[in-house]
Amino acid sequence: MQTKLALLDVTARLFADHGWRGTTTRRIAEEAGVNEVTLFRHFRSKEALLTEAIRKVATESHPDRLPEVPSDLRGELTAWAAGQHDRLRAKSSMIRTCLAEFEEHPELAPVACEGAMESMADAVRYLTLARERGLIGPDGSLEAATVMLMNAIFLDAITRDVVPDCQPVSPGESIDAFVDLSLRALGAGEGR
Amino acid sequence: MQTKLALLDVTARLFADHGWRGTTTRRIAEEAGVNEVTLFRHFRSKEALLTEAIRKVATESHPDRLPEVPSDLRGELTAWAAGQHDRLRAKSSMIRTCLAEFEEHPELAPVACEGAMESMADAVRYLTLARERGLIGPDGSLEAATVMLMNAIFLDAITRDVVPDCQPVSPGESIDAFVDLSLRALGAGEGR
DNA sequence: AACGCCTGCAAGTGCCTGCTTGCATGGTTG
DNA sequence: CAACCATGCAAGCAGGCACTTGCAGGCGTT
Repeated sequence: MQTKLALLDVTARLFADHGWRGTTTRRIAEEAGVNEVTLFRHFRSKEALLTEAIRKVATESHPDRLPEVPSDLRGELTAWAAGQHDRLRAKSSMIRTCLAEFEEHPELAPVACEGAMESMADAVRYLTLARERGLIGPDGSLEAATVMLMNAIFLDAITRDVVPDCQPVSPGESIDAFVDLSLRALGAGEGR
Repeated sequence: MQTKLALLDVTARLFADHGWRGTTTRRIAEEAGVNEVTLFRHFRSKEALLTEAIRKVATESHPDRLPEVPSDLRGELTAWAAGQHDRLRAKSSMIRTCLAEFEEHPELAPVACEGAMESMADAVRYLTLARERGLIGPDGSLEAATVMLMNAIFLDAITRDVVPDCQPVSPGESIDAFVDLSLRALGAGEGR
């Protein structure tokens, strides 16, 4: 069992760094410290191993949820956004690789964006409640605001390691700024 | 000369779709309709050919600029954003692949994000003028707003083809919504 | 006619790829 | 002790990879 887990682990790491074609069965076996033959005894093919390894990474960690009931809008949203950013950044290499490999292996796409959909729905729920309670103004699309905020955070997280000179400010600052702009756009802090 | 151009062209297309390792010299030659040997007579190696092809695509098209002087803020920003979105989406496959390949070929990164930096500076210039003229309010960071808007547009453009079910609305609608939220965040339309 | 240049073709180099086979070995369980 | 199971090792397969060599033909210029 632990051989299998080691193989899945190494495979995910190599795939994130070198893509599908760059992840060879020889190298997986070598880095996992097992014989290449053992790899084929556990998984019937390279394809089976890779899809299982990717699926595992995609499903193992669940995103933070926003509070059931909004109270400190800015604080809660900032904490949530920071959590999302951290989680995405920890997987940024895998995400970038997947985005490129979806073209040749489209079967992976649905699994990968499952988490994003969940977080999206959660944020919309939270903001809807906030609007009902008068914490934000009546105008502006909550769905659009959520998509925009998540897009901004997502892109920041996956490009930060790889094109650092493009991002003018530190992660913390940019997240605060994105949340601030989102709240302004939705008219928070006026009617309150 | 036209042999060389054909090779560069085919190489860029294949690289966008199949990545560095997936773009083989055999396949390039075949799709360009030339002998594989001819390829090596024009470029001293696969690496030289690929980097030249990518560099060419990255530098050949320049992004639209915003007007020198802002007047119709919403209209001008929306047109600009739509132009950015179209341009990015046309190259989305290449961009996704590059983001993944930067890890193994970091020398490509500076070239690739040059255009983004230009557009970024242009938008900040435009918004600064708009603020001076009182078209938008005095609060909120213009740099942050620009980064957020561009991030949102960029991510929308490069994921739309590949994870279509994740994007809830049509391109036109999402761009309008992003621009609308940015203007709200910067307090446009109030003091006007 | 002679030259230089671009190109195609056939063949081959050494290396890497995913994957298979046969056999030996060690540990765990009955 | 015997049966089983996971694993290692050595070897090999057919195919693909980047890249090279040698030779021949077609083209335009002089």
